[in-house]
Amino acid sequence: MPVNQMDPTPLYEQLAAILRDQIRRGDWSSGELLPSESYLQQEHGVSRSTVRAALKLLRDEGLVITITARGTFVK
Amino acid sequence: MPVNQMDPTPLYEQLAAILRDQIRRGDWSSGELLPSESYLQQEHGVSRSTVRAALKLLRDEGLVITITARGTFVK
DNA sequence: GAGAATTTGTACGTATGTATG
DNA sequence: ACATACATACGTACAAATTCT
Repeated sequence: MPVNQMDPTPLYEQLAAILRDQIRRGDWSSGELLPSESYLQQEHGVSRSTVRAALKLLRDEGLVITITARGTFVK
Repeated sequence: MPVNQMDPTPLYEQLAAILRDQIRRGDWSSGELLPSESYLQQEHGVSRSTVRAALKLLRDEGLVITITARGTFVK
């Protein structure tokens, strides 16, 4: 389910929901590295700012952790 | 022909008519970016709300499309 | 170790979207 | 219709840290 520009829900929230589902579904297991911001940006057709806002939500939920210049890992 | 406060026609309709003519006249070609709402606002001496209302009319006519954070483009 | 490439961090500037008075 | 404020989103540029060659 891609992000939907027509949906009034903010894009970063939509993207966070998508990634959250993929994580819970097990697309990436614990300790595994998520795709880079650059990749997610192209994959979902949004700006990097939006990707980062989405990842921040997941971080705040404690679902992932981000390490500078390394990437974002599943908790 | 600038918008006329004395004219009982709503300002946003007057502005829409002006922009419509400019588009049909070829001031901006297909795919081109229209001036920003901020620019149009100052250019025509109206509020941003009025500019947005005018652009909405043109969108509903299928004459232009607006992309968030990018601008309004001629169809 | 050196240098290039990759990835996240930060900072702007600009534009549209929404809400309020 | 207007003015204001803030949220959301895009794009760019550069810095900092890490990884790859």
